[in-house]
Amino acid sequence: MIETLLKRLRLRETVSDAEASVLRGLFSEVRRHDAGARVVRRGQKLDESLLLLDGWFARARDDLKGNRQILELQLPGDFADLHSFTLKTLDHDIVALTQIRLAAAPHERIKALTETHPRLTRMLWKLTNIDAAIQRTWTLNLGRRQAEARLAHLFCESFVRLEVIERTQGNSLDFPLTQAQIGDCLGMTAIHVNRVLQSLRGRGLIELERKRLTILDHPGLAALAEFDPTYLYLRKPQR
Amino acid sequence: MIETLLKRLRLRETVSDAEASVLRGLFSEVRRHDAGARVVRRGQKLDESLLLLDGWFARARDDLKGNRQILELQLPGDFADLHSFTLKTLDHDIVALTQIRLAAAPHERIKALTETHPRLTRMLWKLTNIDAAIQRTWTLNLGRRQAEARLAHLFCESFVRLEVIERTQGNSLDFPLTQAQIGDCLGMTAIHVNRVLQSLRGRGLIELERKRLTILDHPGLAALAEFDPTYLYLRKPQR
DNA sequence: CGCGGTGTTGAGACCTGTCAAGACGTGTGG
DNA sequence: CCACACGTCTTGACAGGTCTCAACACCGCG
Repeated sequence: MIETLLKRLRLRETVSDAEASVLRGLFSEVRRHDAGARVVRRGQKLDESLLLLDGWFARARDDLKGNRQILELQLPGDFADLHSFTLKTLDHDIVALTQIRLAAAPHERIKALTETHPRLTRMLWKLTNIDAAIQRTWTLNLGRRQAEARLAHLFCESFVRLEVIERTQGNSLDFPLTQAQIGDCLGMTAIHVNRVLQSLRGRGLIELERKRLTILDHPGLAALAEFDPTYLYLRKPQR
Repeated sequence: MIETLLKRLRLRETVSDAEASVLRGLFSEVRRHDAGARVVRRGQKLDESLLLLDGWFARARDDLKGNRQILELQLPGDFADLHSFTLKTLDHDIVALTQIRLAAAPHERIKALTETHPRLTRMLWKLTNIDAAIQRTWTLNLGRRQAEARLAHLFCESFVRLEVIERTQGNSLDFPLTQAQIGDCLGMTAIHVNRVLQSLRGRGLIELERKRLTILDHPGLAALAEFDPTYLYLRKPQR
């Protein structure tokens, strides 16, 4: 059940079988939600954290005019609101972009883990810090790149994050967002997303149809996006 | 020395004298840097984390054309790169925007703390999560607001964050950024910052001269920015 | 006193948003 | 099985926000 999480942790450091079973013991329950479900609401008091098993989550905030900004995407194996363990209340919503399956870890159990397993605690802490690194990169993306590069960057990031959990097939992947949702990620209108998509297609960089994304020219797309995956911290720290 | 950090922690939860002295024991050394110093370099291997005592830091990344994006500002009492404790290497630079004074906490000591003081560990973890919440808000700011609101939001955030550490004087505060640096924060050119500043001044919302910012109309500025400070987590979690 | 960084202003170009309309696809109900 | 409705994708024309380039004023500092 938590194999995807373990896969991600083991990219970076060893996790003994004993530790793995402690982690397994965190989770009480598996749930499903439909696409569009608002699984966590901004401001709601929380007593558990959610591990995404299948599907895509978005962290999102809506402004007063109803415009949505998607702050970060969560993919299978992501501990979607581990930060609620320390914060207890979130400043954003968590929304299911597709049908999803998740496992819930009561904060009580995470707290017990922090009392007895400092190494695992540091590993969980690190997960939230990597999350923040992704968030910083989104800030950079919105602040300094224009539409084509922003979109290219989103595609590069999605590919690499799915690749490490073995959810890519060759150069292609399931990319379930509508153009409107892509716009919500990148701070632009769906109409402009459409035009920029045409442009990336026209340059022969990607194909995207029926929610299936194929990256035709990886180096070209990465160059356009100035994509550098070190912020994903996918390698063991070198000594 | 770490009184500002304690002040911030004590907004949210109690810190016993014994715990305070454990925290004090984290720090080995106080250092100074001049404005403009790049204190931490992206990719550099780190074995200590820096607590900012006085002055302003920026987390920043430069793109290939040399444009800088400031990802987040760090103010006195901020543990500027506590996330390097788990990450060991950062994805961004840390730059001194003013003369600064900082205290360094060797990672060895933080690690020792995590082995023996789970409650303090959770408090430090929480600090990094609040940091991430600020980062999310910057992402929202860049993605969904236009120039006037972005700038107003930056001013509101700076005021509130300085207020809790008692570095505001009435409605005004020292705001040491140049217009170019403000632009680096907000993803816009210095020229446009200038024009938008004129506009905020013209509406009677703020004054800014000689690095001194005065907020003339708090509600007006907050309304323009759609500023909601809950993301700063400045209150004790209610039960 | 002169210099470099900072702030200010104007004109034109470019990127992106807005509004409007229509095409396509899929699921639902008759 | 078809008709329809709805969400999504696509395209065009125009407006608005922000950038670029250029020039100049101001200020603190050596």
